[in-house]
Amino acid sequence: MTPPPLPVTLADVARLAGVSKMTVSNVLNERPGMSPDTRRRVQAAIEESGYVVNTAARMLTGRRMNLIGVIAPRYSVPYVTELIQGASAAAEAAGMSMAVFTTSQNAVLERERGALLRTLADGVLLIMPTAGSGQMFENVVPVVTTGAEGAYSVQGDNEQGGRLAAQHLLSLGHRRIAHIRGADAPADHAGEMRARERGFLEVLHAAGIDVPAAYLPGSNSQEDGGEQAARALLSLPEPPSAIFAANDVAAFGTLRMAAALGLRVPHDLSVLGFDDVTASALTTPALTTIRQPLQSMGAAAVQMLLELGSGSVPAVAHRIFETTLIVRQSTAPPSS
Amino acid sequence: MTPPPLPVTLADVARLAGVSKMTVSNVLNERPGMSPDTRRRVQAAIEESGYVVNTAARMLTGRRMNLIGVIAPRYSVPYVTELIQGASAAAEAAGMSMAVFTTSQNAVLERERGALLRTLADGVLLIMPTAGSGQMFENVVPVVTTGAEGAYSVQGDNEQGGRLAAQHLLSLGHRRIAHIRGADAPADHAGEMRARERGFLEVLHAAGIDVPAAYLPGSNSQEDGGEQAARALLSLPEPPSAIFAANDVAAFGTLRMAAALGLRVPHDLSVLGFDDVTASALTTPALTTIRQPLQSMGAAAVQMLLELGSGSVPAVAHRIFETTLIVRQSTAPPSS
DNA sequence: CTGAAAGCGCTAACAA
DNA sequence: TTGTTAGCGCTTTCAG
Repeated sequence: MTPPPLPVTLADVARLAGVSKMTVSNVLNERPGMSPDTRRRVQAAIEESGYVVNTAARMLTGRRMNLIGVIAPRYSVPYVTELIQGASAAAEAAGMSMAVFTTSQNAVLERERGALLRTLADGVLLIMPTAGSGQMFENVVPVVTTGAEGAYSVQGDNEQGGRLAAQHLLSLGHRRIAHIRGADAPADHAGEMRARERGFLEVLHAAGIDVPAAYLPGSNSQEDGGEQAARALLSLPEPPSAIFAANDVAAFGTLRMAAALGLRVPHDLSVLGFDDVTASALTTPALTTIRQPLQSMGAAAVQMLLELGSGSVPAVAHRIFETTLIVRQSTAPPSS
Repeated sequence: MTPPPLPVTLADVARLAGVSKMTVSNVLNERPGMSPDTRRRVQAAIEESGYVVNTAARMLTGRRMNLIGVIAPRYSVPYVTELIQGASAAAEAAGMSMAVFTTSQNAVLERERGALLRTLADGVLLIMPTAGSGQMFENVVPVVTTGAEGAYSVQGDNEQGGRLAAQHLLSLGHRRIAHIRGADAPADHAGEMRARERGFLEVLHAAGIDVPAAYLPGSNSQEDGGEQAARALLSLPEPPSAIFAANDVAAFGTLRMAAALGLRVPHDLSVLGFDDVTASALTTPALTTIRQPLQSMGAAAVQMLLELGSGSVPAVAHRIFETTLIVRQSTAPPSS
């Protein structure tokens, strides 16, 4: 009644079935060419003994585990969650498992985890990696990153997204337009933040709109960062009529602050985000935002890994994804 | 300049350092009693060769990987994300890595993944497991579940939470109170949903409040489920003045529907959620909700696993966590 | 303090 | 169609 207390090995099963270990192995691996009778007998012995393969032993012979390894900074960031979902779906569709690890501050853990994936995984996806973190996998297992780091990557077209944002606000008639900039820390993927800003300002400048420095506060990419930046903007002598936040989370903070100050969005203030994470559809008013196809990006990353794993070279090493404007309820023509 | 193309083994390092394999192994495992000189020499050889342990070989000797394995249904559910965050923090604090797998529909993948964790992990956390999914780990590696399944678990006190919900709405003066029930599918942890409902109705009945069947629509626990249930409720001849949703996601849907119908929350309608996921603080108005300490629950689960792993028996096999009322802006006394 | 031998459980390669 | 022989890379004895 109780499960076997001691590990059952392949040899045990072989003995039980009265065959050799190899025969059992062949059954386990569904190899062809074997009498149906033997197969049945072995299968019965497996059931009866409650045998489960020892993954370590199997790995030792060089096999990989049908596994995509993912290393991400933390789970709390919606951006990360969406990417992972897309990757997960693609892995599953390809018949592979996916294991997600979060970056730890502990160097020993980092190495252990890396050593594990190095031998275990068929491919490793690095989400928002810090420089050099893919090193230990090189030449051992394929690696794809998000953002600009590394030999193979998937990324959103941030500059184009910034342009879209500016165009949308301009077309609504806004002229006093502010931008809450993303944080400068590399861990907050500063490069992508700068690209968004670049595209945004480029279009505004081309339209002859001047953006004073006071209209470009920074945020730590957290909700409270967005709140504080919004507070600063909205207490200016001449506050903006529209705010483009560098990401949705900062936009959430902006919505909160606007409400706290008694401003009605979008009537008194337009708010525009970036990313289109799931929560963006939940806010009231629902957030107008520049969508990065995060799920598709995660899926594409996995597909690149599979390609690399099968020995072929992906057509493009860096896949850039177009962004699109998602109009919801947080933007409107200026009322004043 | 390029990393070693072929796997460097312990033997290679030993040769390079002019010592035996065992000596290298001792250095790697930081075992005491060894001349500092030898240690240094070995360490240099490790660096130089770019050696990384082969995890498979190490595992084969029976060692575990300082790893907590987590199996969860999908990443999209905020409830899951929060639990994972708490678990992750606790694992990290204990010097362990954490790997998260999502449940797949594919039986082969399931087994492979289970086989992996069986030999790899020092403990396995099952989030919202389906019956029997912990079976293959039994007697091999400790298992803790969320919800009622299994020998060891962490869970929120759902019934008490339901009572809190009722008490809050009653104390505000509501009498026409509806409840959007959680789905009946086991995968939606129906048991916990029923407990919430039970506690809720118990208090209302004790207060002499009758809840007509029309005030108890079901929802599929997704946002649109919440929307539809709310629409039904709000188009009743005598609509409720307050709605208690079985979880925050359904409450989000309710907020959306209320806005769509031109109702102002909380002035025209009070909305109360359950869980207190991160997004609940983001909605406008911010959601009043019954908080389950999901992060603490995740952390506690990991601590139980570590205890079980160290051979001791946890004082309580099933840890129940109190819920608390978090008052934000979506509830107020009825206006009519 | 360091080394040599044996074996963990499995599979690849070859025999029978 | 099935069995035999090696050996994957590491660690655990036990000697030196």
